[in-house]
Order: sequence, then structure tokens, then C-alpha cells
Amino acid sequence: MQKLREFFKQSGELSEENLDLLLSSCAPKTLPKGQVLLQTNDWVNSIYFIESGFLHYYTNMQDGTRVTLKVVSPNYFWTMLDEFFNQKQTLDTCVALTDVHYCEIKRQDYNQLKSINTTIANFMHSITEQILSNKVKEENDKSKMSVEEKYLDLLEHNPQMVQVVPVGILASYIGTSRETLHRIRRKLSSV
Amino acid sequence: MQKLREFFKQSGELSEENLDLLLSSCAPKTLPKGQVLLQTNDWVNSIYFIESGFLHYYTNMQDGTRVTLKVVSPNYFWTMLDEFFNQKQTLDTCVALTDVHYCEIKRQDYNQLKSINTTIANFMHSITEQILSNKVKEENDKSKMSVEEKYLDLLEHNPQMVQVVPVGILASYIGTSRETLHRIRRKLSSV
DNA sequence: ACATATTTGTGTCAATTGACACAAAAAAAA
DNA sequence: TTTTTTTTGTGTCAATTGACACAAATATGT
Repeated sequence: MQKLREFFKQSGELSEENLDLLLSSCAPKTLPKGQVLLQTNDWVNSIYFIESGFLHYYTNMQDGTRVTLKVVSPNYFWTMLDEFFNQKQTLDTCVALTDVHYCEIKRQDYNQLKSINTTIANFMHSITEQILSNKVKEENDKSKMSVEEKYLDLLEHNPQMVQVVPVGILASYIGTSRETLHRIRRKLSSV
Repeated sequence: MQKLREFFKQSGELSEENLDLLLSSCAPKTLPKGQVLLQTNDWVNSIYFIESGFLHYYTNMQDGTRVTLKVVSPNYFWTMLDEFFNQKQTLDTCVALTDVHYCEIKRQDYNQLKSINTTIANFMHSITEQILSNKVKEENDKSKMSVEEKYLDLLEHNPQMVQVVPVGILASYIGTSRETLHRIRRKLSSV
């Protein structure tokens, strides 16, 4: 849980005591490559923090194709937020693209944490605010970029993801076809 | 502030007393059509709740074009989140597309509210969680839709916006060109 | 190590899209 | 009301893209 500890530390000031309280609700786990984390009809009862590896979060379309909603990278909190907060079953799927080490926080523990003391509650609220503002910033930045720029941005900021994740999934994540992404890569390598 | 009062009421249980405390930090204001709410180099020090009218939130690109980041509709909280939470100056612009009635909550009041009592603090955290999960759900839903489906979805769920907002801005919001959106409208009206 | 399954690289072709240009209509300003 | 500005509707054309098809290369499982 080393990376999660770091994440909490740099998110704000927190006594060692409170930090330990937080971490005591986080259970370290492992998911081998190819294994399912969540799938259609599952209830979503946890938040996940990825310590290492990549997850593929996608929708199964009626025609059998998959639309990538997110490739989850290390050092991020992730869950199916609508389903988690509003206690719904999901229609989507999340599988491990590589072996994954993660920490799991169950809804019950998440809610309990908020009632331990106001310092922890404030800290958790501020993390939620940061996740929200990062999310929106990320989305805004993307809407200014072409497909090629999005790919270059990934290469720059998350090269490991480009190496590890199959091109078809990358393309779907960026919002284009496998062939178009391939054309971009060919062009870039020829220059 | 009638709509904001309704919004709070249906977001959770809150005594009349706490509701009044919340509303006492919200100042009702008016912005005439065409007026600027926020522009390049402004500091973002408030959250806004739109009671009526529409705002246009966009980026000014280097080549002079504008990329629409959001058309803000009534009954939503909105601000430039990254700039608000992280106290930055913005590079973007937000103007009124129609006369707008809104409520303003300043950062100072927002932070003070959280310290009044735990009920209010919990309530505010849960609103942040709802905004976050709605945002992500909205984004996921959109990534499954074609341009035409996005337009039909707007027609169904926000017809007033389609009526009031210029086609060029709608197109940019949906992520396409004015001409393509026009082709879609022509096709739909001929059927 | 071998057999099987998945992913990649590539070409062709049809369909979609964006860029440009401009007249008509509508809205805003004077 | 008249003038000016903004927005809309439309056509043409070139460029980009997605769909399909398949061989080569990798990765996976036994």
C-alpha cells in the first residue's frame, strides 16, 4: 500500500494517526491479467486504488463491440461512480489488462471513515473535490485536442500505458478506430 | 432563489434552519445577454447556480476559433472547477447566451459553510459526490453516442437549449462542425 | 515446443466530414 | 424604421475516416 500512503500524504496534511486510520480501511489485493474485476449485473460496492498495472473499463454495445470508457492507470482512485454512489447494478465490465495490485475500500468503510473525526471527513471531501476538478480539467483539455494530439499526449504523460495496452483498446480510448491510430503511428515513425 | 431552494431540498434531508443557513450564503444576481461572467486572466472565486438562462463556457484557441467546453443550463451548479479549487487564473471565457438569473457562492462562504456543523458539511460532501458521479455518467453516456444521437438526446432532454442556443455553438458543444449538424437537422426534418 | 488465439500491419474503397464560399434570413443596434 | 451584424441554409470539393479483408507477427495455453 506504499503508493496509496504516498497519495494520501501529498494530498494534504494528516497526522500519522489519522493516516493509519485511513489505511486501515484499505485492503491490498491482487488481480491477475485477464481476470474480471466487475462485470454486467454486478453491484458496485467498493472504490479501488491502483498500485500497479492497468484496468480496462468498457461498455458492451448491442452489436457486440466494446467502447472503452477508461483505461485505469496506477496511482488513481477508480470505481464505477454512478453505480457506487447510487447503489445500482452495472451494465459494464472492468478487466485487468496486466497483473494488477490494488487497494479496495468498501462502501461501508468509506462511509464509516467520514464519521471518525472532522479532520478525516474534511480530508476526504477535499480528495473528492480534487478528483472532480481533475476529471473536468482532463475532459476539457481533451476536447481541445485532435486524435493525433491525444495520442502524443499519452506518449508523453503515460508511455507505459502506450506500451502495455493493445492498440485496439488505445484507439477506442482515444475515440477513433484501430486503423486510424495505426496511420498516425506510421506517420509519426516515418518522420 | 426558488430553484436553488428546490435543488437543496431534493438533494437530501435538511432542516429548515440548516437550509436557511445554506441559502444565506447564496447571493441572487442577474447577467444580461452578451455580458461576460468570467474571462481570460480572471481569478475564479465563486460557484454559480443557474436559476434561468444559458451560459457559454469556451476556450479561445490560438487560431481565433472557440471550442465550447459547456453550455450551462438552468438548475445546475457550475464553475471553472480547476481554477476555483486550485486558485488559478483562467484562460477561458464564460458569457451569457441569454439573460441569466443565477446565485453566487463565494469561496470564502463555501468554506465557512463546511465548518458550521457536520450536518451541513456532510450534505455538501454528498452534493460534491453527486456532481462528480453525474459528470462521469454523462461523459460515459456521450462516449457511446454518435453525433446524431447526441443531438437527438439534447432535443429530448433539453429542447429549450436547442431552441435558444445558436447552431454553431451547439455543434461545437456536440463536437462537430456547424455544417455537419446542419446536415443532420435537414435529414431529420425530411423524415 | 507446438498448437491456438490474439494482435498488428497493410491495402482498397465507399462514406462521412470539414473547409470554403456566399446568398438569404433573422436579430440587434442605431 | 433603417442599417448593420450575426446566424442560417446550401453547394462543391478535397481530405479524413471507418469498414472489410487478410497475411504476418506475437502472445498464450497446453
